[in-house]
Amino acid sequence: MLTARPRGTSDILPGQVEKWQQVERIMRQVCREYGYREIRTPIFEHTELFVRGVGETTDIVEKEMYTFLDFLDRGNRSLTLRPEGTASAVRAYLENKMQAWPQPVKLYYLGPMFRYDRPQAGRYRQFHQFGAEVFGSHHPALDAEVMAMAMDIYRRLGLDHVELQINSVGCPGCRPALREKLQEFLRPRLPELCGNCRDRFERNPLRILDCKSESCAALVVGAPTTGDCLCDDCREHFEAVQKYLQTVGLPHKINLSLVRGLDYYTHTAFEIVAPEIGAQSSVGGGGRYNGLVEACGGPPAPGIGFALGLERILLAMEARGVAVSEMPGPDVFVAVIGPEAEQEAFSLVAALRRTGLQADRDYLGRSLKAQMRYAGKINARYTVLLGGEEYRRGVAVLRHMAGGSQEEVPLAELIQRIYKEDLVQVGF
RNA sequence: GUGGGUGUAGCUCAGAGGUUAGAGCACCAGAUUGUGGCUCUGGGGGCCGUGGGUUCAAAUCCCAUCAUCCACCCCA
Repeated sequence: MLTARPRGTSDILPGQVEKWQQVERIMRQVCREYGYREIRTPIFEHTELFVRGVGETTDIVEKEMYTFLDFLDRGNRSLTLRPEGTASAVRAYLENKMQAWPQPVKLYYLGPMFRYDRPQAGRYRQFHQFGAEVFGSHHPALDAEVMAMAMDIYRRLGLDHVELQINSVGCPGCRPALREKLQEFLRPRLPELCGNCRDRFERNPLRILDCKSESCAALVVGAPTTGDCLCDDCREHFEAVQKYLQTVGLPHKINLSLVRGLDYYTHTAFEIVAPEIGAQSSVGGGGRYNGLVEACGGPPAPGIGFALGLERILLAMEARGVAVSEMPGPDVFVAVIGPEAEQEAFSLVAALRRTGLQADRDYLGRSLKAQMRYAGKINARYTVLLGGEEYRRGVAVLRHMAGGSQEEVPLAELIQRIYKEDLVQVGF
């Protein structure tokens, strides 16, 4: 118990964390270019927000939420660890009266989410999402911009192979019609469908369209799809979005069986897929949610957004062999020989750090040989050797580790010398 | 929630009913006393996931449990 982390969580260790930092840096950079600003919301919210915002009948709300029996505030209101970021963004938009800000409001967030799922490749109970949300515009160009931004992030991360799939899931005006038509088509075939699909028939018939079972796939041929039932507005919007995507040269595949599992999506839905990372191959997804702000008790306001899974992105980068720059070793390691120079070595390390160099020394009382071995292992660029004899003469030995050359340098000139050597090495 | 695979050293794994449980890598130390990487030598380290059972004898066979991985489901 004491030495085991909770199931489905992970420790991100030095060596790994640098990759996370690089991914996060690129995400923030792209956001800056597109004019999105960061928002940091609480990691837990009133349970009711997710029930209303994500949808009562979704799997997330029905069986995956971290809502603990005694996780109540003092007014006995139930609290839940956030399973996704959009609901919080909507809540913050309303609570902070962002309708009064210049529209549209473009926000992004980055942080841990929690879902009580069975862990597997690319699926964890605590996982991390980057997400972006835009409030206040219906414009189809915005749909395209949002997708372009997501794809820009993948491209900058070395994942230019990922596939963008898009669809329109319709609006409250036309979606029920599709549902009915589909059920009508499938009803006579119901006994032949797989068990999963028989369950889906009432709950989410659209999902039957992309069942992996071969028999279902055969039965579904000729079924009505989202494309057949869109109202004029939805169709127009969808076509406009595609035109903008072509304008920015963004390849995309129309996937008429693409359905999103969260209730709030309307019109545009999209997903980004990296097939090499296993069964959980969706590295990002999102869409429009024009009814969500109102459903959360606000004035009617359109919105669109997406979320990317950090763990899955890292998996894809790993699978694709994307090189990530490693953390370099310290600039200088100070090896102390004997007790005489001990104080001087300590102040030398401090002085090196004050000039902005990364410096370290031995803290285990090791032999010179062991100190050298350690300096080599941590990949130090220089080692300074300081013994009693050098100390008395006011000098130290400066050793360049990669080249193996070394020379005696007066202590007073040591720092200057290290900076000068740097310039020589980069070719000045 | 359902199904399958796997739990032995810090890591990757061998050991398939019979002495003090092994290898490679990693870690530590040494190879003439103040110099890393290569090589060689030595060393530390294991409740064999946990609990029960079968047996003269269990890392090994059986049951349970937990963890982990993979898949279904669902999603990022």
